[in-house]
Amino acid sequence: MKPEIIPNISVDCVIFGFDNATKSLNVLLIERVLKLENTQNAVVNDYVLKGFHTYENETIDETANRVLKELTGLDNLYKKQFNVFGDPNRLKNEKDVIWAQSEHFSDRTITIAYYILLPTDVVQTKSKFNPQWFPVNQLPQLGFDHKKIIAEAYADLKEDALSKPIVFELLADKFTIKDLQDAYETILGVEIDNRNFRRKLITKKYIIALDEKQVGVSKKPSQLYMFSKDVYQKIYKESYLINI
Amino acid sequence: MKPEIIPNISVDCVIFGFDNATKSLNVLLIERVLKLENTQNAVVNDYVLKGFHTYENETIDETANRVLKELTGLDNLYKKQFNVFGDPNRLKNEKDVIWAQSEHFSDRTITIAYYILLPTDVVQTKSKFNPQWFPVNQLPQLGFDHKKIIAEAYADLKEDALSKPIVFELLADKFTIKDLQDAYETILGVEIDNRNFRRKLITKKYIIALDEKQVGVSKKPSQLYMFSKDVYQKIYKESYLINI
DNA sequence: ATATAAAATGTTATAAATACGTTTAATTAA
DNA sequence: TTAATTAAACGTATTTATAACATTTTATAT
Repeated sequence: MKPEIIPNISVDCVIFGFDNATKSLNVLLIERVLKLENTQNAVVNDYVLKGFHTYENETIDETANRVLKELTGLDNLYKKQFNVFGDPNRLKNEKDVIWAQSEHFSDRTITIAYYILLPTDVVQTKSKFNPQWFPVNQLPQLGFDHKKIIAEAYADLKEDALSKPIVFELLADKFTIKDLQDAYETILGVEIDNRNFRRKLITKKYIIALDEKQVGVSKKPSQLYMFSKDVYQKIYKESYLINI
Repeated sequence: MKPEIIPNISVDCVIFGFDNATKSLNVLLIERVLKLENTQNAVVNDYVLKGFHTYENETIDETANRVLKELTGLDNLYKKQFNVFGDPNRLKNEKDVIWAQSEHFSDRTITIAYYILLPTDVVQTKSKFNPQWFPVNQLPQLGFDHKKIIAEAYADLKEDALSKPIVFELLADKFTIKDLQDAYETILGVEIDNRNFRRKLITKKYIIALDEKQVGVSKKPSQLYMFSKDVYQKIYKESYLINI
């Protein structure tokens, strides 16, 4: 017996992917298209975040995991529940009402929003949902209040990136210091001195040099590193350094 | 016409109050008592956070503001929405089910949890809800999953206190540097060198010395300061200092 | 006038951040 | 084989911040 959905509670996932080749921070969106029965004209045709309503027997985190698995095939992704969107009018514009009716959920749905971090190339974009990557600064027309949700997710990501080791989640397991710096520069929108950045990062005990270098590059290949979450958690002393 | 409540969505408020006289970080709780009709024996008798279900026409923030106004008579309190509690079994123990039935809400309610910061003495504890302060480390028997909610709120407060100017919310408008240090020490559970703390804080431009000293003390009265949110926001340059 | 007690201040050593140019090493072209 | 190319990798001096520690100041009470 299939579990029932809770018609007024959903989860939406802002999936951030970092494309290391183009140095672009992207968001994964799916198309929302609704055509009338007798015509080919789409009454709704835009993009939205992947989301779904919570089932009666699920926690909110489980809903998020289910949605992510469905879209990407992946488990154990880094995710953060960063805000709740519960404005009574958030789904009250015409297209959203039509959509809610066609999908049988309440247009007084509150959504619990997560953001997810991964490297773009781990996602199979040939899934049945036909997801597409868009640079976070060049988004298409978005349905519901998803423009706002993405903006808030990005603001939260910028803030967290400064104090938590989450940028590693956007890179492959093996990365160069340059890759890491590029990721920071793209996310924060700033330039960083490469000498100071390098010195600072390679002295961290949880950033570990591998016995391996880049292959297939036409110039001096660079050293590969990995991030050790274990080491990080061990040496993470709560420093109690007040920094206001 | 009274607005309808949404029976499965609520807000709970962890109200933190700092008692400057006893140097104690407290949580404001209300009693939850349910007596059977024919007897004086209470079937439910414990403490809970103040909360309430969301109305159809409210945002989540408005629900929180309404709940806070109702309990404390106050507006414009510092509040942060820090997590959502949506485990399907979170209200499924016997007492909670009885309570949910008596109050006509769903025992599959998800709650959006906020914490609030204020000095204890701004709250009139003689309100009809008879709220009581308990030290955060000596809480009474708690209903629902409120023990867990408070623990997570406190963890989040500790973290935010290190990087955001929120400790001021726990003090009166005029405070001494000693008051500020005491608040930090209590919240973080650490001792801080007063010479270094004082130097660091009084050099901040948003901590402003007033033309005023403590009165009614039997020893050298100390200088009073205020926190200027305006100045803070003006000089708050996003420093982009990576600190992982 | 003196005692009291908390408020307020100072110095030195170490560590971290910033601002800069130069050297190194692997690949590719001559 | 040698030289040119180009990104990777490294160094130093200056400034700023933190950490560790003891003494002086000042309003009130005696």
